[in-house]
Amino acid sequence: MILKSQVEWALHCCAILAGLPAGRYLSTKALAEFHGLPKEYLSKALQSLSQAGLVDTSLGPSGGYRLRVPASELTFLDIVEAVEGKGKSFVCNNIRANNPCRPQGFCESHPCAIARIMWEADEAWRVRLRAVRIADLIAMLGEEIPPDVWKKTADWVLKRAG
Amino acid sequence: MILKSQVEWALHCCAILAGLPAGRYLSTKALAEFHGLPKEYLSKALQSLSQAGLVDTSLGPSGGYRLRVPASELTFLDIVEAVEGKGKSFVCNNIRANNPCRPQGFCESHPCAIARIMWEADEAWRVRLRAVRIADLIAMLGEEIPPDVWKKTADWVLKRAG
DNA sequence: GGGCACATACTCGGATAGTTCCTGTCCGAGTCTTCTTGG
DNA sequence: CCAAGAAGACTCGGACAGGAACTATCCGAGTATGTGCCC
Repeated sequence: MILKSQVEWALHCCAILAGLPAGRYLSTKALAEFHGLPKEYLSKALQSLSQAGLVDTSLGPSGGYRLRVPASELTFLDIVEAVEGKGKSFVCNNIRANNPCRPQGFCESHPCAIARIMWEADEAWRVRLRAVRIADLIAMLGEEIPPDVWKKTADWVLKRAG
Repeated sequence: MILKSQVEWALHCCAILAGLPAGRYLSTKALAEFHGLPKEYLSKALQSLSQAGLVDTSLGPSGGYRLRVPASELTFLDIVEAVEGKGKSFVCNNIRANNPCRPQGFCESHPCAIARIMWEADEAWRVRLRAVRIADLIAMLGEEIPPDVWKKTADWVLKRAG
């Protein structure tokens, strides 16, 4: 069980997009260069965000992506689910139904006890990710990153933003 | 991000093994027949449990597997990690280091903020799985399963146990 | 000088190969059981 | 009747193919920009 690298890329890209002035867009090319990633493949992650309705897109020169959901409302879970899907990490195939001792059609009403436990853990994971918003991440980064580096980065992005 | 079906199989098998009298073994063949699973592939999951030190093995006729760790101490996390590995679900490739505005060798001391958040959610998932023991599962099943079915199942297992 | 039409270049989006990991299968080394044989 | 020995059958463990999913790449449809021309 391992999350695909697209999740990491999507989170970093959203952090960058959050620092964009209102109404401006940033292209896949700029985001790829900034993070040192393959442009063509990174676009897949951004497409996932677009299909999930988390970002807006614009075509043509000076086009690209921008956040559609405000950073103060956009949660980590939104981004993770946009890339990984909303499915649970544990799928129950109900193999208990093969128990040769069970009467036919038994144990079909409520789910398997093992699945319930696994799903509770899965939900705990989601609750934790739902509690963190991109705005919180920006605040954390603001405390960690020296002001000059922060400023230079903002300028770099602004120069590339259309 | 989806757990492999081996996790489900391993959990169900441990539940069955927990009902085994002390000193008795249950073979892969019996476990596979009980759950309606391919014997050869199920053995891989049991091998993982064996390599993790969770079960004991015995060869020859009337051989098989039995729990090595008491059901009251064996947690869901032990079993999940035995099959899936102990690695975190989120791997950080530190792509922030490619930021063209950062000075060389910067941000190498403590991990990326995004990774820290993802790892906290991962830890919440593990905490939840660590809190549930196989003995708890047996107690839950005891409340759900009718006594006659429970008895028949126990007899079936006992008849197959070596 | 201002407005309009056009060519241009850049964007996203989906369709297309390559590689890794999970799934499924097979066979061999080792051991416990059981049967046979001898005392 | 009991004990010892050997044959047999069953077990786990690791080595070997097949398929799905992730990774990586390419090209086309569409649009905003910038330029040149006309008024």
